[in-house]
Amino acid sequence: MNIELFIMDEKYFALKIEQKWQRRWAENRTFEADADEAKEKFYALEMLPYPSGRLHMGHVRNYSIGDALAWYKRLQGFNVLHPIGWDSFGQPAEQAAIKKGVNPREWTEDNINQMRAQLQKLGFSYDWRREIAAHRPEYYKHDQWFFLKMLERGLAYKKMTQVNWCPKDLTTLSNEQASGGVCWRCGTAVEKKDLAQWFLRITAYAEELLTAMSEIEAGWAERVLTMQKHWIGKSEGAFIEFKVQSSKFKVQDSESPRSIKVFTTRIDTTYGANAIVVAAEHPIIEAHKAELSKEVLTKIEAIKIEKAKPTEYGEEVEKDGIDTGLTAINPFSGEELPVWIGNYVMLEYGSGAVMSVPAHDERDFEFAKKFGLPIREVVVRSSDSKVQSEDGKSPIETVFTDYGVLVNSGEWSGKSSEDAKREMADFAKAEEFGESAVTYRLRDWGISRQRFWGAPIPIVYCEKCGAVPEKYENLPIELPETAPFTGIGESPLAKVPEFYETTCPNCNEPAKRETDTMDTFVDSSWYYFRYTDPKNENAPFASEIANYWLPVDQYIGGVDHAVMHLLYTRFWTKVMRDIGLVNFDEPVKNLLTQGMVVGESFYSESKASYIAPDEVEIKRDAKGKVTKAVLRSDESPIRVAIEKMSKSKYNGVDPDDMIAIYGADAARIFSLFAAPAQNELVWLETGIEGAVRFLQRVYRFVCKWSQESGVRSQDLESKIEDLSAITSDEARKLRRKTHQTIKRVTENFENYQFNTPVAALMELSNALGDFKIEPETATDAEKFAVREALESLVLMLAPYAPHFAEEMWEVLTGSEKGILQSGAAFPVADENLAKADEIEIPIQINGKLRSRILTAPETAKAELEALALADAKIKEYTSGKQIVKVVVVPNRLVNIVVK
RNA sequence: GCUUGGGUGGCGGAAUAGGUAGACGCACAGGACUUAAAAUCCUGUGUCCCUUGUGGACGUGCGGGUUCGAUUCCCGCCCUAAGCACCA
Repeated sequence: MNIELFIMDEKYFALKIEQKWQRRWAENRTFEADADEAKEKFYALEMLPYPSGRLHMGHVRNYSIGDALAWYKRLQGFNVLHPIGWDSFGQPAEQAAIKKGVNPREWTEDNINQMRAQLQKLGFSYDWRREIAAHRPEYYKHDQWFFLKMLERGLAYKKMTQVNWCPKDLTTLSNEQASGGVCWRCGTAVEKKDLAQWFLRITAYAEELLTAMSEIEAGWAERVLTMQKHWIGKSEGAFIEFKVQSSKFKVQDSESPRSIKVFTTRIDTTYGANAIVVAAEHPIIEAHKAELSKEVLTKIEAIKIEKAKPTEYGEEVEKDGIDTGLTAINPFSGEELPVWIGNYVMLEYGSGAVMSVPAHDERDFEFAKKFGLPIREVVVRSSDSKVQSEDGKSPIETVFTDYGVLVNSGEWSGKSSEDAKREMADFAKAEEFGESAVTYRLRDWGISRQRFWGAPIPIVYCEKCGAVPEKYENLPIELPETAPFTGIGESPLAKVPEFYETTCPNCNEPAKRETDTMDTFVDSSWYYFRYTDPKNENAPFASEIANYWLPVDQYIGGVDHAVMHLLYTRFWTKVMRDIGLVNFDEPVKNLLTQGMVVGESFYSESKASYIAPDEVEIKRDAKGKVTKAVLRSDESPIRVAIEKMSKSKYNGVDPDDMIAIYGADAARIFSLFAAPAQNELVWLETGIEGAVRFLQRVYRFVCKWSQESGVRSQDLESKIEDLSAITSDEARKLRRKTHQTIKRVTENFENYQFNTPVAALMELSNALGDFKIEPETATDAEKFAVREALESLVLMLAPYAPHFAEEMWEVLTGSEKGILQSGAAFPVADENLAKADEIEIPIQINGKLRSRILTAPETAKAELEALALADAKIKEYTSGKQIVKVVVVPNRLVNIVVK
């Protein structure tokens, strides 16, 4: 191809270039990748979007990071899998159906079409053949398959329980989705509701979810693992059984009395127990209901009602409870203790019962104070082993929760807490009234949703056979076209007889289907496995293909999924491993949690509302420092804040607008350059303008040098007899900068730093600007240096501004096929060329910078010292002083210590 | 309260196996070009001081410490963000 035929525009027109390359990429199938054992793979994955209708800047940022990495790895020669899909089941579709009467399926498909077009306009390098959508039967068929597999393995079960209920979204929530006591989607405080629902036994993997963290801790953000650790909440302690007696029977009675099992992490404080406190829902209450007074029963009901109510975040609930009249025997001391109901004891954790040791536990202390229960100290700090209360009964004022030395504890007195814990647990085990135990905070994952827009749970209820799993060959159990959407929180499918009326897979008698659907987090637990084999009809995916591509090499997404999606998908992977589908434990090797995209908002106190940016005037002083902001119309003050983007605050930015005004490439560069990926990103219009300026500068350099000398650098190189004979200082300087830049950019990419390479590339472009030779007068050596700089710059820009890079590459090389298919690779730094031939060595006196000298790199220590001491300025400082010591760090500095 | 991050110019941020603090960008100021504006290009920009210099002092949240040398390591605080929160 002849360069002269290619007419380059005078100016950089982003849209034109972007459309051209998006078309060529599609035609050339540039980003399609297939499993190939001969090639080293790289799986770059970004969290799939919910098809809400519009992309937001958070998506742009997320996918720009992933795309940069995918491009970089392709240029490094990796076989790169970079797919995208749609998390298309979920509430907004159903909400649209309720409010606007639209069909959720149509609404979803329309949104997908719109958003796919937006992604394509941004030019992300996805393998579109692999696109998946959770709401399509060919996908959710396998959700159902997994459910049946889990049922077979005892990992799925149904039970009646108190579930988290969001009164606004009218749906149940898993514990993870109700974390912090609020709905993950809308932030409403959650209530409790009695409901029968299906659970997945994630607790079976609690221990492994903790231990396997060692496999990924190098590549995951520490805080995510910390949050998961905290969520799983492993706690080591012991169970102790307290035999229960009442006025009607005693422990000695022949008929064996019931007992209460208590979980404690401090078995060493057992002698300090003043009561057993159980949750209001504890089975012992039901068992002894007949013996309880009316007052007690009333209190229990009151506590249950209080518990079901939503609590404000951070709200302290006052301790409440009542003495049941039952008593229990402390198996260590033989002491008879009252059994209380306490509102602070949770049925779901441990065994739903605690022994109250007020002297050594804050909550028990508070409870004892309120109800005047005795407080007895049984552990003291080893230094002052004196017992504060002689009779062991007078109330003490402070709670001592640390380990110490036991007192008032029978034969265990005098032992350390550590020894006592171990020995008392052993004793309990030997005497068969207790044993060491581990409990977890993690609960099973409730997946039943009383919703239409989700995967139906493949269960049939038969009067004769009970809950019967659907047969595999009947999958998928398809959703009907539509259902009556009332929005009152009942399963819409329960009103569609064509759906629920069926026959029992077991006995063929008429039966009813389960009408709840699955939590959408089921879909997202394994979607990126499906990408590897997206058309497979018989299985979720073929193992050998998944085992080639997975685990994911780099996963990128928001930190908000730290204990939801990211915990579920780790669980799912372990189940898939146990089923024999995959051969690894952890699905994601490296996780990058990107920060939020935020915008500047303007709030007017006088108008008590947010103001659009164009109505605001920013006042600055001579140094550019913002002094204040005022409303243009009446000069009234405006409060400026950086907040999450939202329409009501007028601080949102629409990706389409950005593309239309500045181009996709500029938007992508800015989103990567403005802040490290983990940080919050403040979207500033002036910042993206800077990105455009940068691209325009590079465009002009390419334009200037390509028209005068349209020859490939390789051809030029062959003309230069001996590269070392390049005598031009300018050429040598530029080549040095080029190779230094390549080195820096490569190192930064390998460390997953995306902002600093842009700075390096800008420096290289500035070096080109400083290059004083014009194309007309340049020697071959100088032309070569420029060509090398431009080609390197363009290739290194490809991860950030792929359309732009492709266009420049075509101008420079004449290749119409595009960078990847022309076989271009990421440039490799030549260490020798990157080396400076003269470096500046700072000279310090007593650690303070006083002078600098220029010297050849690798100058010997002794010579550096001599040069430093000979320096005129240094002489001034050292004259009349005693030189105590001279520290010389070759290539770095010289420090002279004087007295 | 507990856990984990983070505090560097007017702003976003560079730089840590301890070695010239402030790269790059934004903003701002001055200049060139222009009838003018935009665009572009050039120059300057941490704070303070003076005798205006290849000048000095100070400076990476605060107070100590280690070191020839600390943004980086250690100890103790302060502030801030996120997560969890009666978990026995």
